[in-house]
Amino acid sequence: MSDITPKKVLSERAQHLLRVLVQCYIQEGQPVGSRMLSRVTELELSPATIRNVMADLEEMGFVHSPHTSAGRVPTVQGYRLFVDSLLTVAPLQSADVAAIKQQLAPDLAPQDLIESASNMLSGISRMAGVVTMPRREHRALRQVEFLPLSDNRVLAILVMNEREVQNRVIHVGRAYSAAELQQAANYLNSEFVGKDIATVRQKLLQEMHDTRERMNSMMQAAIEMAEQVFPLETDNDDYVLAGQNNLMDFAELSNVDKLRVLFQAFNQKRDLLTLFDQCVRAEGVQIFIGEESGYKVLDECSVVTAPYSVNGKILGVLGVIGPTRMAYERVIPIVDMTAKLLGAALNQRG
Amino acid sequence: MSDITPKKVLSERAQHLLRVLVQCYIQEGQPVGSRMLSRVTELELSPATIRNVMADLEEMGFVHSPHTSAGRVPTVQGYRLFVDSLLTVAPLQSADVAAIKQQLAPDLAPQDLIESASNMLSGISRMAGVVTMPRREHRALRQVEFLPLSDNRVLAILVMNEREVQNRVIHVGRAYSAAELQQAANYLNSEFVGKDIATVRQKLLQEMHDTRERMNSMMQAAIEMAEQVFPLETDNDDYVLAGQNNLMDFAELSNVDKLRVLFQAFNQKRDLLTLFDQCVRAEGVQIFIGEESGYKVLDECSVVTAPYSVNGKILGVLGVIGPTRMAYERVIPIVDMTAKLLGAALNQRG
DNA sequence: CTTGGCACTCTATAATTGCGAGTGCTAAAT
DNA sequence: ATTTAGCACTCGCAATTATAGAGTGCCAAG
Repeated sequence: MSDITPKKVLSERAQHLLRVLVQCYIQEGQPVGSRMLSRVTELELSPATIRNVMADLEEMGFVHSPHTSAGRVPTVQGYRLFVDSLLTVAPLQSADVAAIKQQLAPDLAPQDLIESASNMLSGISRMAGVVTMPRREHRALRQVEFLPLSDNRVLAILVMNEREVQNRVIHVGRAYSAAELQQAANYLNSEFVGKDIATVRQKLLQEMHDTRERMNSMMQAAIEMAEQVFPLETDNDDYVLAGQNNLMDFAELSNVDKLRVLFQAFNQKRDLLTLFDQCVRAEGVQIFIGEESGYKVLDECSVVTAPYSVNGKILGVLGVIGPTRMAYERVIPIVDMTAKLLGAALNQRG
Repeated sequence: MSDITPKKVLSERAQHLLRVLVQCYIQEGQPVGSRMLSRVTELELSPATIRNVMADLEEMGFVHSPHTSAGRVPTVQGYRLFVDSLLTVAPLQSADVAAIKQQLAPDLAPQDLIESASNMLSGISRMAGVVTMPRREHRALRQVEFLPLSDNRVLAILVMNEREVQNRVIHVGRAYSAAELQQAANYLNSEFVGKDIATVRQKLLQEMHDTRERMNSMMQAAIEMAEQVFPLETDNDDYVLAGQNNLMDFAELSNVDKLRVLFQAFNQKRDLLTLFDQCVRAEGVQIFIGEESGYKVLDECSVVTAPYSVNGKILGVLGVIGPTRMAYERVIPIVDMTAKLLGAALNQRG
């Protein structure tokens, strides 16, 4: 009643105790009592004193008692303070760095690199690893190839950048001979190799409008097919998830109903993708604790993400999903390092 | 004591009751008592009479009481008799057939077809769907293409059969120019197009031995690269799993520990693959009930499989995994039909 | 400001009870 | 010879109660 505004600033001691409490809780998974805290911390304080501090912390919203006679558990706000200012990030085990580096061998195909990265994340953190598929904005056309199939269908093969090969079956208006297709491919190759895919498409449409009448059959063929081949600009919004099974080992998720909704969200992909997309802009490691993510399915989870990039261009995001009670100091460097190494591996082209 | 061998043959009535019991249990998931059975079945029998029959069935090992005062539950042997001779297979909903057909559009890439099939299986059956990757024994070489990369690396593109494209980065002894690579590809294409991959590899090795000295540099290049490109004969033992989450909805598996081991087995893949491999030889639908599969993780599951084939050649196996208590009469035609339609979709090539 | 003491609260675990469902057996009925 | 009604019995499940233990808040003394 006397002072209306409670002190906003945490004493040194309160911070220290909060840190120890969070660490304790992360390790044990059970509410931390005052006695435990007085034993663990180096400050020689009696449980009673600690109880007073805990009462303050609770009033300020950093910890919470599940019930009268349980210890304290960090709230989201408590975790937040912890990761923002109380955390001492553990340096990554050099063995782990070596393992990641080895798994991300630079001459794997991009797809394989993504999968490896996801596996590494989940393997080392023992939680779920996620890597979004890299954005492919700047794909330089390297080569086009057409092969005739039956029934007016053509197999188109596109090589982009280095190592990236895509192929698709397209339907065309009439049957083309192998020679015709060869010509068409030659035309496209000579005109557009080295150009960005988006540019290619744009130029082709332009060309169609400009020269519709004067087109020879070869060019007609080329354009008919190119039109079908190049629209694959659709942002392939997708990610590779690994180790979702690891999440079954955590007591706070060991309940089929919670698991079900969580796993279904993983399958749905939509929510997770929008969450990860938000991290594209962030500079480094970003952390969503519990409800902070904004998705109820992740209420009891935390997500640690980092964007990965090549030559300064951010291509995607990767991260780890686990229970709120995760070893942030261990996970943060794992995510950070994996992002860097994945970027490096993707870069080694040419 | 009087007759040492109990009657081995089930009376008509006993069979009928067993059938109804299994159907009841599959629907309700709870032990079926004599009263329920007397109400459900059309035979006008009192519970007491039915109890006598149940005692017989139990003695013969077809049903089992979880405890003194519960109803009866089918044993594996009971399910076996049920699926072997008591079952009346429900014809597939024509809507479902249409849905499958539509999803398995014949000009999807094989990989996409496999994934679609797995999704259909899990979606329609509301259990987990599995499709093993097709065997690729008879892959006829269609075209080879080489593109130079930096650092003595070459991107090799292989087109096989129709629509199947593979690519890999290979390391070569020295840098080759684009023209050299073109020549090498031309040579391989002219010599080997239409040949089986295994044959190609064999002939190449032969060639190497026979003409080592007389080889010109072009052929040397061709062979150096082909050697690395063609060994990819490794049986790609793998499968596509879909809808494992569906299994969380079944009460008998709603227990995190059981789910964990099951899901881990799905990830491991090894056991499931050997199980599915056994089904390659079977003519049509094959069913493993509970322990019959021989893998303890599947003790509480049944697996319904069918091989899928193109032109009489069996390429792989697909199936559904669910709790022992599954609606076999519904699942069997689903698996059967999907196998047929997948085969058909894979066939439509050329 | 810190601390020991103490009454109090609340959960988790175990023990107790009662209920209901279903059985097996026996003796009567068809 | 089969079917049926009756009845005692068994067992699991759910609700209830008892118990122990952990941890708190508060107060008064250091």
